Amino acid sequence: MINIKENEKLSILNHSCAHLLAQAVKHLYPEALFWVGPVIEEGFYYDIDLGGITLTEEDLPKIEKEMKKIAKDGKRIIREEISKEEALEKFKNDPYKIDLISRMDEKDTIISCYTQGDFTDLCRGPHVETVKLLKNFKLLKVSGAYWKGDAKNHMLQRIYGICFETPEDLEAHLKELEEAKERDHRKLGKELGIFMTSDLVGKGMPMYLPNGYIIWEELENYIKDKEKKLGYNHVLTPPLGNVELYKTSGHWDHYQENMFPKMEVEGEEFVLRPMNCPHHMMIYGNTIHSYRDLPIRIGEIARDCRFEASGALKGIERARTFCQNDAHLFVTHEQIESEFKCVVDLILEVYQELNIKNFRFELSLRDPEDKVKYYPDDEMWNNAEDTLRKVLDHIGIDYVEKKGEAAFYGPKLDVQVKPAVGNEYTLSTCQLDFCLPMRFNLNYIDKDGSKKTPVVIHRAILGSIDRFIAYYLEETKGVLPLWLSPIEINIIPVNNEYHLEYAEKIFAKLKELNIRVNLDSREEKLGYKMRESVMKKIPYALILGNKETESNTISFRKYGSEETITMPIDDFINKITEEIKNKGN
RNA sequence: GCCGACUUAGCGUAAUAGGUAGCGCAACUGACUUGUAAUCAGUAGGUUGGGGGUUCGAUUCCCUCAGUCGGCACCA
Repeated sequence: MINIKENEKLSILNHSCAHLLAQAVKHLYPEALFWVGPVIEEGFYYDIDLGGITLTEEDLPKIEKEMKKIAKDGKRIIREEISKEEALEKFKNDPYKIDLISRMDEKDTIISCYTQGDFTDLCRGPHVETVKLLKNFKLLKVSGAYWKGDAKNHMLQRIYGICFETPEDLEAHLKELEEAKERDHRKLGKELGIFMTSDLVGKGMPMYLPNGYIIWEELENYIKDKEKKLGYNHVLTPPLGNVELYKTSGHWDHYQENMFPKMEVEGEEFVLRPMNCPHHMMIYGNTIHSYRDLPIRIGEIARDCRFEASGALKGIERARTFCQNDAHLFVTHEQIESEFKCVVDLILEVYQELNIKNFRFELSLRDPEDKVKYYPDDEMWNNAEDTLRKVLDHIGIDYVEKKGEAAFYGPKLDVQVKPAVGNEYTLSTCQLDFCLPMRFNLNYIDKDGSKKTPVVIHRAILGSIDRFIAYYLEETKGVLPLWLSPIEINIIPVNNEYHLEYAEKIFAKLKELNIRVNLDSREEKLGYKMRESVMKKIPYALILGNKETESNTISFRKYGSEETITMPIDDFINKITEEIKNKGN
């Protein structure tokens, strides 16, 4: 999908289109006041105050029509530079523009405005020369948006649109948007029987169906095997904890609004756990550790419950219950770099094996101004952040730094990916923490016999298993690699009367090897069964008829291929065993 | 949570300017005995998301609750 923001020409075109949108809205709603209209990856938007009027999608064609009319008139777009005083005078009746002007840097003595016909807007520019160039645009959606992005403020109305140089580009983009909807994990999840939800169970609480649980189990085993080889020890801890636990960790202060409300039992207060760090801290603290024991790596596929805002819920990508592929590494200061590197290496290894290519690293740092969210110890933070930078530069991966995105206890490296529909999110994470070990008074005995506080690395490779399944379904369009396919092989006898016996023999043989195999012995035509096999996206269809029965072979058709290949069953077993082992690579 | 839209059978959908709902797929029954994306015929399946109101009459209009979707905000 094209990124408008990264293309200078399209960027200017889209920003000019935002002005055109504003002009059209002003024509149709003379009371309209305008906030900002920036270019974004997917085009542009404009935030508008329409007083009491709220727009719906049905209003968009009307606005588009007005935009086309203005564009056809072909007015030139003229830049004008004025002083701050002049600007304040010019926009004196517009509180939004006054707000923008008065917040401008003192050094910004010159303020630019752009005028097209009867419409003038405050703007840095640049713009295209004439509105005539704005032909191939489409208004995409309308929604509410908080003024200045702050939920404490009132809401403005945001109209989204996108503009291209040619009608072909626009059409191609709209087609891409339609196709993206087809691979939305919520749609695929329903079609392929992966998960369901029920109003009676509760929103945001997905339930995995047999097909979904097969994927789940395979992923869980896959990552746990890797972790075991890297010296992780897996544990099992309860899905709830005493409120005191979270007061000790600091999570209670930061996140209690996003936890399920506490429940009181026999004078004790509990919450459903929103994360697993405190439990793992307690496990570490359960025994005395020598410096020789470190690093200690505690892993768990752990179920968490977070009271996510209802509007944030999205299939299994963001739910109120989910399972983390979590681990906490307790290390000495000297071990930070090698352990952190080991985690990043594991992430890269998994992504390569699973053929995940579209991701980027983000280094999430604290906002030094924010003394409320972040543990107030500048030396600790600087130390942690510098360490991470050093490790990342040493590993040599590209990343962008994000201020104010760190966890309250430490900076983190996040792996960001984009879903079929919606905003980018974090898949994997690796976090450095000097804070929780202190809060829990954790220690180890160092060489000199003194007690030292360990450092903790929090990390999740598959992130939440739920979210990972969502992501992987969308990446693969539901065509999962063999090892993750709920049904790996579908056996279709050509004629039950003559071929079922042979088919059952092959079925039993594959079953014996723990291959997920289905025998379609319904009294239906081959074409009918083949169609269903393809629609269920089953990787292999085995066709068994006279030819195969007589020569003691099998014929298969691989998903996505028109070709049918015949070979002895043992050769086929070798082939798919290899494919399963290689994760489809 | 906020702004807006939506909710019709297991799934996908049609319809009513207010007169109690059609279709396709799936399911079931029977016939067909099949070589690579749908064999034919028949049967059954709906308090039109829940509740309330207006009305002689509501699936349609109004209110309310729930859920879903598009954004915003949030995301340890």
